[in-house]
Amino acid sequence: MRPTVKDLAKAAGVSLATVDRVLNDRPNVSKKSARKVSEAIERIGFTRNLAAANLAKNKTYSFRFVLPDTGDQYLEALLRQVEEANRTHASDHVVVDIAQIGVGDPHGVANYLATLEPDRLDGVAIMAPESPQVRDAMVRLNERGIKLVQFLSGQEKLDNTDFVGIDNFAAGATAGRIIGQFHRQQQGRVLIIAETIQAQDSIERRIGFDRIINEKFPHLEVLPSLETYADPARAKRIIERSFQFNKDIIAVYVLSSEARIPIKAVSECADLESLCAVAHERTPFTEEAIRAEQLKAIICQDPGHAVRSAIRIMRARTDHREPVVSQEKIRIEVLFKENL
Amino acid sequence: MRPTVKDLAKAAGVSLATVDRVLNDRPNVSKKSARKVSEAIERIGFTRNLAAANLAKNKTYSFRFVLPDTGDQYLEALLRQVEEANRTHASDHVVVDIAQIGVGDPHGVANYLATLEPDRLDGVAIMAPESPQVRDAMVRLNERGIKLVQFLSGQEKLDNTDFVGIDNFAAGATAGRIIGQFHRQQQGRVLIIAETIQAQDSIERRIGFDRIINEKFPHLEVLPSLETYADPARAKRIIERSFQFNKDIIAVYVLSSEARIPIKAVSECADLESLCAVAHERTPFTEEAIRAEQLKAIICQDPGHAVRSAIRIMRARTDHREPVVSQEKIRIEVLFKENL
DNA sequence: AGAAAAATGAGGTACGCACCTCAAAAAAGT
DNA sequence: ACTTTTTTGAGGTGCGTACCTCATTTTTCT
Repeated sequence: MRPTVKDLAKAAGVSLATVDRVLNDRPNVSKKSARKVSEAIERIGFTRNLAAANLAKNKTYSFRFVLPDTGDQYLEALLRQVEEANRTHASDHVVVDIAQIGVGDPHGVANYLATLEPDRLDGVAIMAPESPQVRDAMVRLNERGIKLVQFLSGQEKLDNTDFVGIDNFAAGATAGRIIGQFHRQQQGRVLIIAETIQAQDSIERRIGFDRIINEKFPHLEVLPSLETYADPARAKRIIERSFQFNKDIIAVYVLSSEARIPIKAVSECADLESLCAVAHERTPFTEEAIRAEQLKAIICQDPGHAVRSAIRIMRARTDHREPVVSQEKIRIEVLFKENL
Repeated sequence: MRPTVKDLAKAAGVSLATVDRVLNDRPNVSKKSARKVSEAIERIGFTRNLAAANLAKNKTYSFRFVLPDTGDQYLEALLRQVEEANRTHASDHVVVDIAQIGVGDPHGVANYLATLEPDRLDGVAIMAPESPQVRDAMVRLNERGIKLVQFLSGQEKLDNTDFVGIDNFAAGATAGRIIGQFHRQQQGRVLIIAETIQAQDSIERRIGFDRIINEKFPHLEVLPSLETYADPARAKRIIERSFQFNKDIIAVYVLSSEARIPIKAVSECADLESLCAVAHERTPFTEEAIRAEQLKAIICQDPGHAVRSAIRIMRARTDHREPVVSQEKIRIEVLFKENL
C-alpha cells in the first residue's frame, strides 16, 4: 500500500498536525520536526495523493490561452484544440479558456496580462511576438505566481519559463533537406516567401534553411525572402515579378504559418505541380494542396499536442511537480500525401 | 459549481441511496426511479467526480504490456517507455508492468493470457503476431472483463477492441514517396529487405510501397523482398548476391523494425551514403545511421506516445469512458537528419 | 385483504488530504 | 523562577463518492 499522511506521521514520530504543517508550509514548525518529516518522506517514499488533496481543497485548475486575434486557419485549429481540451478536461477539474488579443499592439497585450489575478487563474499560455513590454509583463506575471508557458511563439525564451513549440532552425533545415534531396542533381533557384520577416520564427527558419542548402546543396540558389504582409494583391505582384526575373525557380518554401496567400499567388503565375513547394502547418488548405500534389511536403507541429502539452505543463507547475520532459517535446512532423 | 450526487438526488427527487443504486448498477431500482435519475443527470449535467470515486473505492489501476522477448533496440525503447510511464503514473494510482513472452509460440502466449484474472488486472496491451490461438485468447480476455489494446502489432483488428499503432500501408507508401521523390528522373532498382515477410506489418508496408511506386514512380523497379531471418550471415550473403545481380540499385527500403542487420550488411557490399536508404523506427542505430547520412530517412511511430496512448485507452475503458480519439491517433513520423 | 417481495430513504463509515481550533508542552526570554 | 512565545498534539469537519445496514414504504402476488 502507498503510505499516507498517517504512515508518514508515525514514521517521522510526530503528529498528523505537524506533518500537515510541514507539507503545506504552515508556520510554527521547528527545524528539527521539519527535518524528521522530510527524512521520513524519503525513507518511506511518501507522495501526496494529489487527487485527494485537490478534493479536499476543492480545487479547480484554471488556465488561459492568450492568442492572436488573426483569423488564419492554423489559429482556428488551435482554438478548436483548446476548446476540445476544455471539454475533455472538464471532468478533471481543469478549466481552460481563451483570450484573443491584437498582438500587433504589444502595449495592449502587456496591459491585458497586467490585469490577470493569481487567485482566479493558475496559468497562462502566451502566443505573442517578441516585445519588451510583453516580456516585462510576462516576468511580472510569473512573480505574481501565475504559471507561464511560452506557446508556439517566436519569442526569446525566458528563464524559468516553459516553452512549448518546435526548434524553428531545425524546421527550416528540414525544409531545406527535403527540397535539396528532391533536387540533388538539378540546378535552380528557390523562392522563399514569408508574411513578414520581422517574425522571429520566420527568421529562424530561414537561417536553418540557408545553412543546410549552402552546406549540402550549393547548386541551389536561395532567393531573398519575399514579404506578403498578408496582402493577396501584393503577394501576387511580387511573386509574379520574381518568376519573371528568375526563370529557373524549381522550388518554393513558405516560411509563415499561413500558406494560403503565397501558395495561391504562386499557382497563378507558375505550374505549382512541377515545382517542389514546401510549407508549414497543417490546415484545410495545405491539406488540400498536398492531396493535389501542389505542395510536396508540409512541416508541422501538432496543434493538439501543443495545447495538451501546455496544459500538462501548467498543471504540473501548479502542483509544484516537474513536467515529464520526454512527453512535452513537440516533434517537427513532416507530412507527405501518404502520411497525412 | 459542478453538481454532486447530492444535487443529483435533489434534482431527481429521490434519495441519495437511490442515486447511488442507479449510478453503480445496484439491484432493486424501479424503472421509474432509474429514469428520473438519468433524466436529471442529463438536465443538470452531472458527471461523476472520478478522483473522488477512486478515492472512495481505493482503486489502483493495474495494466500490463505483453511484449515479445526479442532483444532488438526498438523493443528496448518500448520497455524503457513502459517503465517511465510506470514511474510517472505511480502518483496517479496506475501501476504498469511488463510480461515478455516468446511470441514465436502462439500456444504459450494464449496460455499466458488465459491465466490473467480480472480482479488483479484491469487491462492488457498486447504486441504479438497474428495467430488463431492468441486471437481466441484475446477474445476470452475481453469477455472476462479485462480491457484489451492491440499494441503496435500486425494483427488483424478485433471488433470492440482498441488498436494503438500506425497504418502500415500508409507507412510503406510514405517510404515509397520519399524514395520516389528523391529519384524523380533517375532510373534504377529498389532493394527491399525484411526480417521475414510473414509478419503482417511487413506485408502491409510492402503493399503500400509497391502501390505508390507503380503509380507515381514507374521508372523505379522494386525487387522482391529479401528475408534475413535475423541472421547477419544470411543477410550478408543474400544482399551481396542482390547487388551482384543488380548493378543499378539506387535505393534500399528496410521493412522490419530491426534495421541494424540489413543496413550493416548493405554497408559491407555497397556505398550506403550514395544510396537512398530508408528504414523504420528510431533506435540508437538508426539515429546514428541518419546522422552519418547512411540512412536518408526514418519512418517511425513514437514509442513513448504509443505506450502512453495505450495506457490512456485502457484507463478510459476501465472507467467506462470513451478515449479521446484525436489524441490517441499515432502519427507516422518522418525523420531526417535535421528533425531528429 | 393479507402476505411476500421489491423499492426506497435515512443514516453511517471510509478513502486521503486540507484546514481549523484549542489545550498542552517545550523553548526562549527576562 | 517566572512569563512570554513558539511548537506540538489531539481532535474535528469537509471535499465527493462508494458501500453498507436497517427501518419503512410501496408494489406485487395469492
